[in-house]
Amino acid sequence: MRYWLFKSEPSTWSWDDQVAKGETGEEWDGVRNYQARNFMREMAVGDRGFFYHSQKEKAVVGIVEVIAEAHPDSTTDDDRWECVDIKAVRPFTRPVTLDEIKADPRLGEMVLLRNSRLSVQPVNGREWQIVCEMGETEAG
DNA sequence: GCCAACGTTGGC
DNA sequence: GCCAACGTTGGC
Repeated sequence: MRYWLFKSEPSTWSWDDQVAKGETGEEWDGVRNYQARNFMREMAVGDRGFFYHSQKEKAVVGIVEVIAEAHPDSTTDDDRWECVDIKAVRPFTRPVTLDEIKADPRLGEMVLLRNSRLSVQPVNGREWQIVCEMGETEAG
């Protein structure tokens, strides 16, 4: 199983919106960036991801699960763009802020810090574990 | 609200 | 195929 991070501006699509979709989940549409799309093509059903609120909040707020592999993005006719479907698994007990991530030297290589504009990105197993601990959330 | 970083587009 | 111009994102 691999780990990922999905970035969203809460005013557009928030954790609460994601939770409201329940087990049905929702497609992660609107991505118009090749790197982000390529990562979604690599995803498998059952992979887990962090849900990150960008802009004002700047914090990881919960865990999601990939429930459908990459398929055409229904919001465009342009067949270059694909997306996966994800569902909310559980919220963090405590959101983990960007500042906290920056402050932890063990997380210095996170793509979140290295490439701040990338909206879909991989997270390695160690980073996953550490951030889950910081959020006081079981990593499973 | 500004600006740096980055990705994309289009002219050559 | 290069590169300048432009648009967008996201942190500050």
